[in-house]
Formats: sequence, C-alpha cells, structure tokens
Amino acid sequence: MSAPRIAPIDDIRPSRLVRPSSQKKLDRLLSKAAALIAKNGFNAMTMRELSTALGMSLAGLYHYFASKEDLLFQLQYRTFAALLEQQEKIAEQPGTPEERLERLLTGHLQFYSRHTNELKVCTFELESLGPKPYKLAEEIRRRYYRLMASVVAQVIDGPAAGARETRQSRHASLYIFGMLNWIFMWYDPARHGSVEQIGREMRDMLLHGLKGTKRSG
Amino acid sequence: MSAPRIAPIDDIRPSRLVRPSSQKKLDRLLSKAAALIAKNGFNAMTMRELSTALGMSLAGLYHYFASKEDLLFQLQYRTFAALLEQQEKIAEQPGTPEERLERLLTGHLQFYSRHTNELKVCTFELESLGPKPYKLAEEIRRRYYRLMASVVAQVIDGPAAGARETRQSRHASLYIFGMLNWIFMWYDPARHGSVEQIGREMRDMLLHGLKGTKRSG
Amino acid sequence: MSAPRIAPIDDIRPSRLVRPSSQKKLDRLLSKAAALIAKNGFNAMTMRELSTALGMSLAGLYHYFASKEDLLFQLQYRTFAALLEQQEKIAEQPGTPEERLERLLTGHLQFYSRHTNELKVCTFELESLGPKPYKLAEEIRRRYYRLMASVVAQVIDGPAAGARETRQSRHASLYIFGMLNWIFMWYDPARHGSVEQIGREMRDMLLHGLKGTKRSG
Amino acid sequence: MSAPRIAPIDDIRPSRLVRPSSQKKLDRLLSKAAALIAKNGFNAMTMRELSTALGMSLAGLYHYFASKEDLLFQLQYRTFAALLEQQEKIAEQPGTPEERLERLLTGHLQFYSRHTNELKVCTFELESLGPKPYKLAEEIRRRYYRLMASVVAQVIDGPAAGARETRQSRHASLYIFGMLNWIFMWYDPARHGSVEQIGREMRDMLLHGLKGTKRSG
DNA sequence: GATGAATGAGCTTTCATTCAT
DNA sequence: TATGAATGAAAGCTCATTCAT
Repeated sequence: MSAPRIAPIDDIRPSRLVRPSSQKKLDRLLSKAAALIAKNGFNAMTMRELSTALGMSLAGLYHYFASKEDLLFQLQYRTFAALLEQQEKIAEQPGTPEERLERLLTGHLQFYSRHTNELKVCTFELESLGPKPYKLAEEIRRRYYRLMASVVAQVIDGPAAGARETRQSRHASLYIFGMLNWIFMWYDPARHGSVEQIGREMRDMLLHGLKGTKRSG
Repeated sequence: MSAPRIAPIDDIRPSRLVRPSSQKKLDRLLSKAAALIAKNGFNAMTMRELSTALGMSLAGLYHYFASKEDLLFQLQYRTFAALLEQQEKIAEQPGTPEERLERLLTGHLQFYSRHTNELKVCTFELESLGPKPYKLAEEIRRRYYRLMASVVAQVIDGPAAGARETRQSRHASLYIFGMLNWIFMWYDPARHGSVEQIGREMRDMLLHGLKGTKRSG
Repeated sequence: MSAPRIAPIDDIRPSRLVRPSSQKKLDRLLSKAAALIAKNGFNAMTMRELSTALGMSLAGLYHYFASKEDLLFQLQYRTFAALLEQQEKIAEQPGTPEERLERLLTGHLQFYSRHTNELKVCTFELESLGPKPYKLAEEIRRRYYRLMASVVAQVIDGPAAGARETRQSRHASLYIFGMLNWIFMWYDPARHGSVEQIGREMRDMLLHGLKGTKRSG
Repeated sequence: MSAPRIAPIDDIRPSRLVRPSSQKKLDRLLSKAAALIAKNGFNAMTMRELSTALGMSLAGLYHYFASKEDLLFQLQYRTFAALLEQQEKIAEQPGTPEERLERLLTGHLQFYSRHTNELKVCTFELESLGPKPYKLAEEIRRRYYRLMASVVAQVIDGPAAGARETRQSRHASLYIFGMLNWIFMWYDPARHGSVEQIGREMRDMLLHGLKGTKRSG
C-alpha cells in the first residue's frame, strides 16, 4: 500500500529551478503569504502588500513566483503534500480501526494547529487556482480522502472487511472532513481546549454517538 | 421561549425604502447576484458582470444597493433571517429531542437544496462584510447556533435536563455545523441521493455512532 | 445717463416660462443652491445634493432649470443684475466724487454682507459658465466696472474732467475690485467690524494713502 | 528675525522619497498639472487628461502622487514655499519701509508673472485640499501675510514703531493682497504694461492715494 | 408639477505584471 | 538577484440628465 510519488512542482513551473540555497527564503515568503491570504482571502492579498510585509521590492517577488497564482499553487501543493505524507505515515501504524481513526483525527488537528494559515489557504482557496494547478491539488486531496474513507470503512464494517469503501463509509468521511475543516470557523485554544482533546471528543461522538460524548468531558 | 424579532435591515440603510412594487425586482437582482458570487466568490464578481447578466445598466444597480458590500449584506441578511425563521418554527414542533434534531438537520439541508447559492454566500462570504454589517449577520448566526445547541443538549442529557448547554453540547453543535456546511464542497444529488436521505444518515451517525449508519443504508 | 434695460433671462432659456406663482419657490431653490456652491464650488455641488437639501426629487429640479449650468447662470444673472441696479442708483445720487466713491464702496460691501453666497458664486464661478451665458454675465460685469471707473476717474482728475477714463482710473478700478472681492477670503464681522467701517477704511486708504488710514481707526 | 524653517513636505507623505534623479521629471509633471488646473479648475482637470498631456500612462502618474489631492498639495506647497522664501529674502534687504513695500509688491508680481499657473492654483484652489494638507498650506500663507503686515505697519506708523501690527496694518495688508491676487482676473501684459510698472502704480496709490497715481503715469 | 427608475459617460484608483538597469 | 519605473486592463462608483407615469 505504498503511495506513488507525488508529481513534482516543476510540472507547472518548468521555467525556473529553485536551488537549495534559496529554499529558506522561499519558505519565508510562502509563510508570510499564507498569513496574508488566511487573513483576507487570496483575492484581497496584493503582491504589493506582500512585498511590503516582506521588506522587499515588488518586482523581486517575481524571481520566486511566476505569477500570483503560482504562489498560491506552491503554497497549496507543499502544504497538502506535507499533510498527506504525515497522515499516510500515521495510517500505516498498526492498531485497531478505531485507534487508527483517532490517530488520523488528532494528526489532522495537530497539523492544523501547527500550520493554521497554510491549511486554511488549502481549504478555502482551492477554487482560486486555475484548471491545471487545480487538478494537481485535487489529486492530493482525493488521495487523502481515500485514506480517510478506507479507515472509516474498517471502523464501520470491521477490519476483516478490508478497506472496501461503501456508500456509508464515503459519506461518513465527507461528514468527518466537514467537522475537521469547519474548525477554522471557531476554534480558539483558550476557549475550547487542546486539539488533542477535540480529537478525543470527535472520536467519541463518531464511535458512540452524541450520548457517547459525555464520557470524554 | 418565543424569539425576539430580528433587527430590521433599515438599521443599516435607513435612507432607502424598498417599496413592495420593486420587491420582486430586488429579489431577482439578489438571486442573480447570489449565483455569481457562489460561482467565483464575492471579490471576483464585478458589478459590471452582474449588470450585464441582469440586462440592466451598471448605474441602475446603484438604485437598489448603496454599494457592492451593501448588496452582499442584504443577500446575507435576508437569507439568514429566512433560514433562522424556518428552523425556529421547526424546533417549536413537539417531539422527542432526537426527532427534533433530525428535523433540524433535514430542514437545514432542504433549505440548502432550495437556496444553494444564497446559503453558500452566507456560509463563505461572511468575512467579506465590513464590521457593522458583519455584526448584524453574526447576531443571527449566533441565534441559530444556540437553537441547535439547545436541542443537542437535550439529546445528550435527556429532555428533563432542560436546554442547558454544556461543553459537550456546544462542541457537538460546532461539529454538526461543520458536517452541514461542508456539504457545499461535495454534494451532488445525482451521486449522493436526496437531502432527506443525507439527513437520516447524519442523524444515525450522530445518535448511534459510525456503526449505526449501517441501518439507514 | 439712464442705463439700458438688461437683456432678459429668457434669451437663454426660451423653452420655459417661470410664472409669478412659482417665483417664490424659484428663489428658494436658487438661494439654497448659492449656499451649496459657495461652500464647495460649482463642480462639487451635485444636483442630488441640492435636491436632498431642498427636500424635493432630483427630477423635480429640472422643472426649474434646463440644466445645471442654467441654474448657475440664473443665479449669477439675477445677482449681478441686482447689484448693478443698486450701484447705479447709488452712483446717480448727487455729491462730490469722493462721496460717491465711498457710497459705491459701502454699497458693494453691504450687498456682499446681505448676499454673501450669491455674490461669491458670481465672483468665483464665472468661468464655470459656457460661452453664451458667460458673455451675458460678462456684459453686466463690464457695465459695473465702467460705473466704478468713471467715478474713480473723477476722483483722480476732478469732476470737471468728466467721466473720461484714463489708464490710471482703469487700473485703479481693477485694484479696487480686487480689494472688494478679496473680502470673501477673510471677512468675519465679529473680528473685523461692520462692512460700513471697512468701507470707510478703504475710502481713507484710497483717498489719502496708507498713512491716511490712521484717521479712521 | 530669522524665519523658522518650513515644515518639510514629507510630514504628510513620509512614505515616498523623491530622489534627485526623478526631481526633474516631477517638476515637469507639476508644471503641466498647474497649467491644466489653472485653465479649468482642479475638479475639471482629470488624471487622464494630465497623463495624455504628459505622454505617459494614467497609472504611471501614481508613482509620483499618492492621489489627485496629493498632487494638488505638492503643487501648492512647493509654490508657496518658493514664494515665501523669495519674499523673505526681499524683505530682509535694507531700505525705508516704503522702499521695502515696493519691493514686496514688485517681487510678488514678478513671481506671479514667472509662475502664473502655479500661483493661480495656490490662490484659487486652496479649498480643494483636505483638512490636513490645508492646514500645512495655510501655515505658509499666514507667514507670508505676517511678513507683509509687518512692513505695512512700518509704513503707517514709521520705522521707529517697530513692526507691531495694528488693526490698520492688518486690514490694509488684506486689501493689498486683494489687489495683488485679483490680477489673475484681468492682467494682460500687452494691454496693461509690465508687472514692474503695475508695482509702481500700486505703490503710488498705496502711499499717496488715488490722486498720487497721476505721478507714475 | 412631480417623481422613481434608469442610463451613458466618465472619474479616481488599484492591480498583476514587465523590463531596463 | 534585485529594483524603480512603467503600464494595460479593469474595478467601484458618481453624475447630469431623461422619461414614463
């Protein structure tokens, strides 16, 4: 069940090679961009604004990104790829389906709490991509979705049933992604507790229903 | 437990009265605007584009909306108010907490299926509002959230416990709204069945956990 | 030396007769318009703004004025005509040239203090008129200028010299109009005293030079 | 009696440094803008019109001016500052109060004849500025006014009286500025002679009264 | 007379992007 | 690599004016 390699970024930016020496600077640029996009949306972020926030010239940005959309794509692709890689490793660890589900939930939430801006951009600005980069990003997303669905299927039908998805498991996975992604709209660690706690709550609700959430209070 | 009346729109635009005769036209404008915003986002929709789609002049739009943002606000406010009104009526009907929860789920999804564009705009363009209209829209949202949380609380702790919210019920409500709102990202009636079916699935999962979803297959 | 009648307004607005019954309303409109134009300039005043300030509909204004420029013209023409008529009467009164000069100065300043807004519009928005109304307004102005120049000539060269203008009298008249019209830029009755006092000061300075102004202190 | 330095422009636009290399270009832009504004007023001048007249793109203008109003402010501030600097130098030269007054009159008129457009903009478009730049421009104006008033005071009360302003000297200065500034409305070198001649005429009228103007004919 | 609705033309400003240096 | 200067395209919005009622 080893995953195929993810298509390289340069598929979409064949014109420019980013050498290791500038990797660190590139990361800084993307991080700042993520913060600005997360705050007001991709459209609202302007290249000028970004250049000012970075203390560099507007034209200078175009040494790192072929276009504003390329910037968005790089941001999304890298983030998604990192999330998927993490979750695939987590899913490979042995354990009951229930244990693995909890690990996926918590892993997702932890990734969220460490890369809030980046994940927010991935979650809400997918449609801002053009058709080609969209397809590339979509592909990773789909793999992540299948990963979740296969674990959910084992929870529902038992590990003996293999990882065959069913209508139930597919729908449930969509509900679960809704729960997970909606967290951007409300989560505040000071008010709601740690993401690990949230992960346990979700697990209880998913495994035992609403009444089961009383146990984890 | 009768709800206080919703603050009238004119709180924010006291200068303009929309008379009954133009109500119909206003509805048409808002409906088309909702479609365009839902498609590409509020920022991407241009007033010119809207005017063309409506077959009227650009300047003519400004007879109905003080600004582009005012348009967004009117759209959100009306839609939210209609949704809230519907759901409050539904919640008032007698029945066990479980029955009332299912009715709320289904009611939300039905509203979604009848006003997909409008609800999408409400769900994803809230942050495009300025501070003052944001607060007004937020207020309705909060009331809807409380309505859901009170029913969820009764499901968890039993009807005898009253509608007192707890940490569990509040968090669970947030998870539920995530499930409900995420539907914009994937739902296709042809592939996923009717919204009533989805509503039953969600109910089963919420009441009995993932394994409980097998029953409604 | 009786002055020829002033060309009737209808030369420029042949399309519409203003009947006596609406005369009063027309005056109100022009007065409000004068106030708004005086405040921010003709260009900055909008017909909407005016209609709002008057509590009437935008379209309604066009029953009284063929266009925005027509409004300006009517305002200027009426005001100038009234000023000229007053000053011609004043100049006809008997007296030494010096006395008649003082009367003209004071008359001008009194007219200013009674019709500040209107006169300001006449003084600073002449160029906002199109060529045809400009010429009509210019004509009255020129008559007023000649009236002043003839009196100034008598002051300089003695009443025996008749009213023949000279280079001196013409230039001096221009300087005097400068003094008079610049008053819009600074005059405040609370700080500078009555216009009659100002008139005496100007007379002293004009007749006796700067050192002569000490007498009227 | 050395004057304090004039507040630098950057007080209001600290973000943009105009380097010496672009100074020449900036001057060209402002000069053309002055011509267009002088012709039809600030409101009537459009940025498009200016860009066309300069043979550059509309957007390019915004490299030099943060906004249309900023353009007006820069124009006014620079012109006023230059006028004030010149007149302060002139006033410092030794001589009787009468000689110094004449030098100020002639200096003002010469500045006018060399920078007609710019000075016209300063004189008639002050109110087109917003409150903050207005205050800055007002400040320079006031200093110029005081300079004139102090010399006028010495003419009236003799040099021994120092430069203490009196009601007479203050008012007389306002009349003088009226005479000087009104020149925009009528002066034509071909018809009225050189500005130096006008300056002498004004001096004679101011020192000896209307009858004294015969001497300079 | 009066007005709500509508519009063509035009305004200031912003944006992503390019290019000579 | 880096940047100041420049620009085509387009955006939101306003204005004087018209016209059916």
